[in-house]
Amino acid sequence: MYVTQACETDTHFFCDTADRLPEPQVPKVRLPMGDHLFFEGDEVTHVYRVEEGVLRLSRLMEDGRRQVIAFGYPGDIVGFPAAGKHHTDCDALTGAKLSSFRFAQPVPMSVEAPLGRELMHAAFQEIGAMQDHFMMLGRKSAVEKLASFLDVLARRVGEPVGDMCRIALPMSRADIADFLGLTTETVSRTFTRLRKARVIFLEDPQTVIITRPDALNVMARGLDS
Amino acid sequence: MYVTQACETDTHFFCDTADRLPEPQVPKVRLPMGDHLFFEGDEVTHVYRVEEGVLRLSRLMEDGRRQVIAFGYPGDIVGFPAAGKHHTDCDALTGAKLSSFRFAQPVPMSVEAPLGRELMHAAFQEIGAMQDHFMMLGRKSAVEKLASFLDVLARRVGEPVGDMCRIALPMSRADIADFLGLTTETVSRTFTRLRKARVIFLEDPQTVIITRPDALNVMARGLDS
DNA sequence: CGCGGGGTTGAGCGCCATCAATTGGAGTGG
DNA sequence: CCACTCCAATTGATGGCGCTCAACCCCGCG
Repeated sequence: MYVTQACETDTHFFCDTADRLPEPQVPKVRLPMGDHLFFEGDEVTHVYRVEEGVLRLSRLMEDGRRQVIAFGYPGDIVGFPAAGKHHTDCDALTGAKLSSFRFAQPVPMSVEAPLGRELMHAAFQEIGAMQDHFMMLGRKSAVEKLASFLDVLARRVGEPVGDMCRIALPMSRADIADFLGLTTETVSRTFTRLRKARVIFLEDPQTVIITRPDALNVMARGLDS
Repeated sequence: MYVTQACETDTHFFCDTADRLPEPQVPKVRLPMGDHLFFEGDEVTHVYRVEEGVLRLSRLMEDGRRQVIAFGYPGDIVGFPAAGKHHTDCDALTGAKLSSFRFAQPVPMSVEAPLGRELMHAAFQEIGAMQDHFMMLGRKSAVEKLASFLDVLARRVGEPVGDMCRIALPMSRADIADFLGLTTETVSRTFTRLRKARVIFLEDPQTVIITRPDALNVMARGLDS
């Protein structure tokens, strides 16, 4: 097992949507930084909801090339099966706390409301998010990619500071590069370009202040130049 | 309405999986070549299963850049909602026949088995396929992209010819380019490269014979060179 | 202090985009 | 039957964005 420590804790629910699971007893899992939750090819026994921390979902090619599929933030559901198996690796960028939901095998799972409802809803959300990611990977320049990434992150987990916005980046430059289909060098150079364009400010390499959110959004959509 | 002609026809079911809908009456829709099934931003009222023909799902940027998200072949489910709306355009590359399933609004839909089961299963399949597509868009060269595309298509809809394989390409070079994140010129040049490497043979621009499927698969994974 | 790893910056190059010309087939009309 | 148009596909010439290889900085750590 890759989960080093699994413990029941006080149940704790998000209340920002109407479809949260009302179940009184949901097993919680603690996942230390760097540990794997599952690997590509593993049988799917559970799906997880991120409660705290950030996960990384990625795929590897035989020669080592990597693509980060998604970052799992609180509220995200991870571990959807395809043909009963996990299709990505998943590990923790920070210490994380997860709710785990047993998944009846073989696929398809027993679809009991409201678990089925939330799962399906989450799957649809995921598909929508991936469609945005496609446009980013296939059709955007390096600046547009990074601007899009920061724009999405700001809306999702940004901490407002006046009309600016602070974002913590728990992932490395290499992770961002593998998410955007770039190299670490290009990501770094592009951070510098955004900084010199006075759109962002780097408090430190892992903390970005978006000084001009509107300008960032314009760049993300390629409407500048 | 974009569906120019909707008619009830004899019900006709695929039987290749156990989870097909057993419903006796499923409305069928005919979609002539070139017609749109829905647009990005439309409210989702139905999801569709492709019975015959090929659909194109795509997204457009404000400046005209396009990303083809997927091609919908028989057996595929299209029209998953995100926040109640379609997140892609969908139109027909060939004349197509679809089964349509009413989708209760607002989201999340009522999840009645077995419609819920098939839908969720299809959504998971879709997520798995998109994860492959990510690797292709983000991390592969032009040759690897086109080889991957042809490899997947061959397994999915290829017609075996001895130990070779024939594929019909109902989509244009521009469609393939927008699917792979390339230009039409690069797609065309890459077809030529595969042809000169004696991995494929172009019967005509819309018909590919894969003369060495194993070699194509190796190229798709970047294990040549 | 030496070491290692992540981040940044620089120099040069290669793959693919861009712009442009040519080919070929389908459709149309003389 | 041929001339013409139109559009998709192909091929060629050139340039640029991002990759590669490398050096350097910074910081935490043994």
